[in-house]
Formats: sequence, C-alpha cells, structure tokens
Amino acid sequence: MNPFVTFLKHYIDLTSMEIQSIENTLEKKSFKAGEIVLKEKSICKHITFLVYGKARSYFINHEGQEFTWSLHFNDKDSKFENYFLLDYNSFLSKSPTHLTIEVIEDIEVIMLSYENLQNFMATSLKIATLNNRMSEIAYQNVHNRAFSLLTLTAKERYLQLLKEEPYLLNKFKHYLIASYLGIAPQSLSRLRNEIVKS
Amino acid sequence: MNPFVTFLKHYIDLTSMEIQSIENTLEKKSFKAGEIVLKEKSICKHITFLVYGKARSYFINHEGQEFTWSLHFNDKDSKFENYFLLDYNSFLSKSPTHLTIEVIEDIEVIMLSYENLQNFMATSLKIATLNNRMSEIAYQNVHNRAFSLLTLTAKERYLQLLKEEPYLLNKFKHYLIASYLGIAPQSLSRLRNEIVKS
DNA sequence: TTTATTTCTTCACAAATGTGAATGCATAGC
DNA sequence: GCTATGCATTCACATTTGTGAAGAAATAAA
Repeated sequence: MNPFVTFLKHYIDLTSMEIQSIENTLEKKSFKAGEIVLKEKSICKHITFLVYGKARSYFINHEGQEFTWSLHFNDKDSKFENYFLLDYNSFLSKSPTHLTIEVIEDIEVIMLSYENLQNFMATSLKIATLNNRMSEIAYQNVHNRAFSLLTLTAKERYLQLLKEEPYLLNKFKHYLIASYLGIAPQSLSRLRNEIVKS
Repeated sequence: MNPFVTFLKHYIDLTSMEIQSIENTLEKKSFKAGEIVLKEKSICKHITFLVYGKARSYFINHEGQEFTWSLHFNDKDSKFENYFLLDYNSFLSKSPTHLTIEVIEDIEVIMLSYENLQNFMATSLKIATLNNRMSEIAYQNVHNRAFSLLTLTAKERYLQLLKEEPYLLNKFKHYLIASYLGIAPQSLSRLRNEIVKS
C-alpha cells in the first residue's frame, strides 16, 4: 500500500473506496541530495509526505545566513512534523513562502495537491477532521518553537533537544543541529563540552 | 451595535437575523487592571474581543521570569492579533495553555464561547470561512514571531518593531516592550541610545 | 591502506546581552 | 509647590554567544 495511505490509516479509518480514490490522486516523486523541493517566495501547493531520505527547511536572512527551521526524516523516531515537507502558512493562504526546503539525502516523497485535498475534505468528514488536527499540530509546533526561542537560552534549548529529540544528533550533522538551535556550530561544541564536564 | 459585531461586519456580510443571533450569545465582561483573564494551565474556552483598555499575554519560565507574548489594545493602530485575548492553541485543541493574560489598564471585553462558535460555523459558511481566516492569521503571527526570534538579533528585532509597530512604544511601558522583544529593559535602553547616536 | 575532504572541536579574542547599582525623570498624591 | 513612587537611563562589570584560525577526528575517495 502507498506509504502515505498507511500513515493516514493510523489516524482514521478509510474505506477501500476512499483509499482507492486517494491513491489515484497521489503523486510519487524523487529528489537527489542538494535539490530544492520548495523555494523561497514560491507558493507551497502540496502536502509532501516523506517516504525515505532526509531533508531540512530553512530561512535565509538578509545577510544570506541560513537558519534551519525543521528537520525531516521517516523512521521510528519521526514525529508528525518530521514527515511533512511543507509550509502550512503558504499552503493555506497561498502566500509566498519564506522557507526553502532542501534535500540532505536522496528522498522519495508522495505529494497531495491543495485542490485534491480540498476535494477530499469536501467529500469526507474524516479527512477534514484529520486535516484540522494536522493544522493544530503545525500550530502547536511553531508555537513551541517560538516559546523556546523567546524564553530559553542556547544551553537550555540544547538540553531540551537532548531530552525531547536526542536522536537528531545521530541523524543530522552538528552544524545543522546548531543552525536548528539558532547558534553557531562552535557554540554547540562548547555547550556539549560544558555539559559533559558538569 | 455590539463592537465585536461591528468588527465582524468589516470582514463579512451578515444578515440582521445572523447579527441578532450572534449578539444574543455574546457575553460582555469587565476586568480591572492587574486581573488575570486567562491563567496558565487552564483551558481557553472563549474568543475574547477587546473593546477598550490594555492587556498583555506572557509566558513564565522555570525561574519565574515573564516573557511577553503579545500586547493588546483597540484603536486605529490595532492589528488583528491586538484585538483578541486568546490562546488559539489551547482554544482549538482544548489543551492547557502556557500563556497568562493579564490586564494592564481596565478593559471591557466581549466573549464568544467555543460551543457557540461551533454552532455558528455549522450554520453559516461565512463565519466558518472567517474563522479559518483568523486561524491562518494566528498561525502567520506565531510563525513570524518565531522567524524573528530565530534569525534576528535583539537590535534587529527592535528596528523591526520601530518599523512595523512603532506606536507600541507610546502605548506600553518600555519594560513590557523589552520583555516582548525578549531582552532586559536596560538592553532596550542601550539599543535606543545606540540608534539615536547612529 | 593512504590520501583528500569534510566536519567537529578547541582556542583566543570580539561583540552582544544580562545584571545590579546609581542616577535622573516623570507622574501622582499630598 | 513638595514628596514619594515607579520607570527609564546609564554605567561598570559579568556572562553568553559569535568569529576566525588551527588542529583533531571522522568520513570519503583513491
């Protein structure tokens, strides 16, 4: 079965009819390491489910520095947000995104277009409900992210990561982790050193 | 007419029937300076529209420090988010909020309960659409907030505030502005001084 | 294995921000 | 007007984080 459908079935019951019609609209696609899946200032028109591989999304500031917004992979540790390569903001309001999504290790994805999602939501209450739930989770994530950045120091943010998603350290290069935490790679090294010693 | 209804009429057309039934469910309430409108760990059950006065929402970290999340008032400068005293996160998913909402200057508010909103959304597509739009805006706000905190320095965040919502400086004490920017009041003073000199 | 390349760590120093105390300023109350 | 209070500013110093360079370690290429 389509891995995205398998994912959906964890959350809602789907009739074989529904599964059939969903599978027909889904698009499978592959990207190589280094490719750009979503580009800044474009509009995010799909929900993109990651089947395998690794990716990240990031902001670029006025000086060209990159700031990792989220990290994507699909395995036993994955949380909801790790599976999906999209900017909900841009997707919902059809506004140009500020994010860029870049492939880290060759990926395969399954894409569901905005239009098709709207159709499914109109015909299936279950899907509409799941979509609402997904946007709530997206909202919570970004809320938590802002909360951490506002109230925690770099060290506290690293300790939080150690506690809540330590597996990221094995899956992604440390300079990406540093960028995800909003600090320089050297600062991450220093923090790790301090924490080992204490 | 009820000020909240007046507000709504800027965004959608409402029949007098609809206005009637909305007005019947709205609850008017007053709070004195210093009172708490929403308390951390409670569940946000209403959309609370600010009619007059001032308020703010804030997080409290593990050391008891407060971090202002948003500032509320109702006048010509108000943006969407300034009118509403609520945690969308808690409101939508009925989860305990991390925010506290505190009155700065005596306020009057108009409250619409979650249940009543659901009823209206079920009977009126216009209201459902407006609600969707409001949650998109809420999402954009928190997204922008996180973006600023991740990619900008304190000085840049202050300059951004000067550019995008300079009137906040006249409306709220500077120590609240500092807390909103995520810095110490003394640091805000220093930044202001540097900027005047440059 | 050996070599080349990339990433991680360490260091010294710079820059940004926090902190506590002192001072100045404004406002409200007397 | 005077005084008390709370806020804003300034200062000196502490702490955190950034930066560039150098070396160590890991990984990939040959």
